[in-house]
Amino acid sequence: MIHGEMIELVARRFQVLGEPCRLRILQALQGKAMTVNQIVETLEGNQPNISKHLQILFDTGLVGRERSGNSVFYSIADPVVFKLCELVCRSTARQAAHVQRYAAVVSRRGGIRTQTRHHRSKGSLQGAN
Amino acid sequence: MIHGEMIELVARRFQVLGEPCRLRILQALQGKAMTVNQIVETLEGNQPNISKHLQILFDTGLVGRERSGNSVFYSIADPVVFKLCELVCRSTARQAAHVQRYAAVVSRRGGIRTQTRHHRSKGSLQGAN
DNA sequence: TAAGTATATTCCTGTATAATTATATAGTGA
DNA sequence: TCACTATATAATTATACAGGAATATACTTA
Repeated sequence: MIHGEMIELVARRFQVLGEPCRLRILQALQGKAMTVNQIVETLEGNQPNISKHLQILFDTGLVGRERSGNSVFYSIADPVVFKLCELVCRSTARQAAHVQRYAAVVSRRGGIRTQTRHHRSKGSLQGAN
Repeated sequence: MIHGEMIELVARRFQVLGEPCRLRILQALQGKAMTVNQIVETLEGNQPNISKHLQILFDTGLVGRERSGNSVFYSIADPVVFKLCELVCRSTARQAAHVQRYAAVVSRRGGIRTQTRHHRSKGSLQGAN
């Protein structure tokens, strides 16, 4: 499937998407370009921090930018991010539902118990299913 | 779109996917369950490290596990990861092509140049497009 | 040119985390 | 029980990186 250096690049992209602040920036940019200041105000962040995240997003090719006079407009460069977020979102919600069901079962029976052949297990594989 | 705590969860998932080693593990598990040892041998990693990554993948709900005698079989819990990888892969390849074309243009004309109204710009926004 | 605004960068600090080594735990079979 | 295998969990170290404060750069207007 993926091989060699490609896997590093893909991992890097995921890593860049793995910051809440950056996800919020991308979300804010959905559908419209914004200046750094507008993003800062929208997210209530501080300017240097937002700028740094924007730089990272730019370097990864997730956003584009264009200077207009004194301001710089950032915009989504690759809408695939929204598809990615949607997929992860759905899958996360699905899993959250499972966890909730599981937690309900566990609490109903008063804790996690698993037996092994010899002794009562207290080990790490608890909750494996 | 996404809001509040959900964005943290989504970011966490991306972050977990943002490690080459973990991506390799997922890739190895594609289509078949494997024991820890099998994964260790396949990836030529060391066992504690692989185990830790597997634990993280498990906690995030990306893989499932089942003990069988002395061994523990891990398997893909949510095939969405492959769709995600494919999307990122395609988009990364697309971007790589762009960068390559861009680099060719730049080198052909002997460097990056952008003019502003007053002076020749030497600033950071070079290469914005 | 100088002053003002918008953005980027640098420096610092704290925290998260990946890799490694050593050790602990869980299970098997004798 | 003991010896053995498979896996998980410390404990350690090194590194990456997010956040914040201060500063630098780029641009505009006068």
